[in-house]
Amino acid sequence: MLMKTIPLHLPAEALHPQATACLSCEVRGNALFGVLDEHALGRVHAHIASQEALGDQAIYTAGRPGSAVYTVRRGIVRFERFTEGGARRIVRLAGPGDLIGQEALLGRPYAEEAVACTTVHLCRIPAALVMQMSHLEAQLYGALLVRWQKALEHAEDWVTDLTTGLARRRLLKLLGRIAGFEPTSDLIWLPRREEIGAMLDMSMETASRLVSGLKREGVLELMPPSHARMHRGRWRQALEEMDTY
Amino acid sequence: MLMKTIPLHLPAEALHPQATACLSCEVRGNALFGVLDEHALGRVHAHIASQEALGDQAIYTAGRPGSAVYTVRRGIVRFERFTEGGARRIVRLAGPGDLIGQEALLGRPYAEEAVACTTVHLCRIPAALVMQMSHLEAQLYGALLVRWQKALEHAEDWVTDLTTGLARRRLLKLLGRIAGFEPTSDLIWLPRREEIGAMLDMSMETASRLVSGLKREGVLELMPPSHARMHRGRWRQALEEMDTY
DNA sequence: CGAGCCGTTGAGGGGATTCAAGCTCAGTGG
DNA sequence: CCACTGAGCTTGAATCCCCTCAACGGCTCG
Repeated sequence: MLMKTIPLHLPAEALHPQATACLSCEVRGNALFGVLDEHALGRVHAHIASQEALGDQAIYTAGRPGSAVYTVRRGIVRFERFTEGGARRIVRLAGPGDLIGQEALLGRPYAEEAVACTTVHLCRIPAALVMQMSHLEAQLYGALLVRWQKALEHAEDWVTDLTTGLARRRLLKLLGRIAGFEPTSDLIWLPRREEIGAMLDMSMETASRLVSGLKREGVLELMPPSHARMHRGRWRQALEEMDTY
Repeated sequence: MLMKTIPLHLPAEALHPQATACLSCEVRGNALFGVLDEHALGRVHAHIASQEALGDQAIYTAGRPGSAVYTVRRGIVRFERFTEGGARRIVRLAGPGDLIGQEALLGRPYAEEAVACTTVHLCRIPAALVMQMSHLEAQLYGALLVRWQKALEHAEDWVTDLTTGLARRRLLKLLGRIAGFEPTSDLIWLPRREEIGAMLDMSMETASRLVSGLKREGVLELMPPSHARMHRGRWRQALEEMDTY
């Protein structure tokens, strides 16, 4: 494969369009290719496509042979699976800086469906590119392992936090997790009631009742569609009250 | 580091003690070092310690800086976490062929506590050994990635199967999973009721009622302590009855 | 304006929890 | 030998959390 190396100190106008995007990336520090130096980065950005997905749009679907991994730059992505009874279950969320679809690097089909929750900005990275880089850059392999372990710990955190105890506690935990994706603002993405149900294994009516309750208590201020303002102080207090019992 | 290379075609008596163990390993085909050829294997086995853990004995504890990963050769291992309320939650099981404690390869402390459920046979593999081998054997890196992805999928399967729906369905799913560790026999490990509770987020009384129910229906025949004979046909039938509703 | 989706709220029922008592069984010591 | 003990398990009764079924309101869109 032949590609032109572009010195990164040239003025922005002279850069490959994607190079500009990579340099100003919101998550460059903790993205997969963040471990690469500028020289190495110069060789890859032409192959990385910036792409966008609107809410409820699938990024990839379960079972499809994967040819790329994605870095989430902005927004929230959910992973969906189905029980044998046909019930939808959301098993994990991913946010800015997370790497999704790693199965593709092993030549495996995607294990679940990845769907955008909010508008999502992604970098599509061809699996072949990563695998060929890996032979050259030992650091990249290390970064991959770190990301895989992070995904694993997220999955286990999900079990401890979001499937344990009373419905109200699980909802509060979920809100904390979503708010963590938006640390600077208190305007958060609020899933549809049916989605909350799929994440926390409760009916959408229960989700609705609990959300309404939090609204009455001043923890949430609903801002339809799919958004809310969260009072972090009251949120923390509500959670502590649950955990003491 | 200096070590003697031992030709693997020598009679067993002349081999390094651990070499004999490695060659006759029950899970060599799908263990981490299974990707290595005999020559490479000859260089490592002296550093791998075979070890054994009895039921309820910790293999490693959460937060401890990890210096080794382990391959499970025999038995079942559980991973334990605690919710902020202090409730114990078992978040995953590992069985023969599984690699546990991968965090150690990243220089991270263990993320949770690993405890033997049954008597467990392990290979303790120093993290430093894997990391130094990795530079030499590209295949080993690939095998590592596969294992990490497998652990991730296990964790997500756990959410879809074991935290969804009625308590009876979750218990049946758990039994299927445990029976999967012992494909050739119908004598399975049956956790204590309190442990079942920690895996499926139910009280130990509920677990007891359900187990008793399955006993009455002839799905299980209890063989204390901590064992049972499972009638796989009736198990499958019971599960299908749940999933149709 | 009617259709359809999402969300809310109520009523009734059922599954799971909690509290509690009694059981089995291995181990201990009189 | 047998009472005593304690851990694990079982079972019952009352309570409660959550589900299901249902009706209704707000909103967008054809």
